[in-house]
Amino acid sequence: MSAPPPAFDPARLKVLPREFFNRDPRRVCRELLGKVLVRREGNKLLAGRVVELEAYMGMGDPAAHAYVGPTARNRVLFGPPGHAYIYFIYGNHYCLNVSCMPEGKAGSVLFRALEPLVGIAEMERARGLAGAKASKRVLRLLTSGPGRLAEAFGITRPRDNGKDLTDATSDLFLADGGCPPPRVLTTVRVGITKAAERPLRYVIAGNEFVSKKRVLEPAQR
DNA sequence: TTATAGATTGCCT
DNA sequence: GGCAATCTATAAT
Repeated sequence: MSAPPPAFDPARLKVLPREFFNRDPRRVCRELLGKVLVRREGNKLLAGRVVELEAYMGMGDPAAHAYVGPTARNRVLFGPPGHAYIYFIYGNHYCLNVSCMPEGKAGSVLFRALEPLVGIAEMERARGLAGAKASKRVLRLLTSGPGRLAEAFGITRPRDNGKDLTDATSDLFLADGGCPPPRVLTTVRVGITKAAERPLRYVIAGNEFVSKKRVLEPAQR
């Protein structure tokens, strides 16, 4: 059984500094778990705790979009750290990454699942689930999966690609919500065919909102 | 210019 | 568990 979610107070959000992202994506993954993704438009607030991430290692990683070098599509990955890289996949879904490493290096982190904290009714509308009877199953349908969380937060490439996620005045940013450091497990990455064996998926141990049921291997370096 | 695979999801059997 | 949906980037012709 999992522990109850820690209390969450939007007034105490502290935006993460750019230096947080100016390092190896694997390190960013470990420390980003438990932090909060925030969408703020006027008085509307959406927030979700980060519970599942994957690291992409830039030009050295055959599974990474940056593997081919800088292009019009992936140029944000080669820019300064802490910015949103959003791509469209399978003709249906947007996926959110945050750029890591110094400008010129293209590591990144893919957001695979969030735990909804604030704005659940709005997320249900965005996901086409308005009016559904409240249940754990419906809650999981909101943000458990990279395409789902993007839709729940209204994240699209035209709207959000290139945004600075360390800017507290932005309508999309990443913050420390005061969650104590969670226990982290690693597994192989999901849904890729190239370099699929590397243990670069990071999840909060035991969290209900992780996107897939799958055997979790012990955390390793 | 045409073909194919893709960091996914949801519906169908 | 299988597979269609539906667009983009890239490879092949």
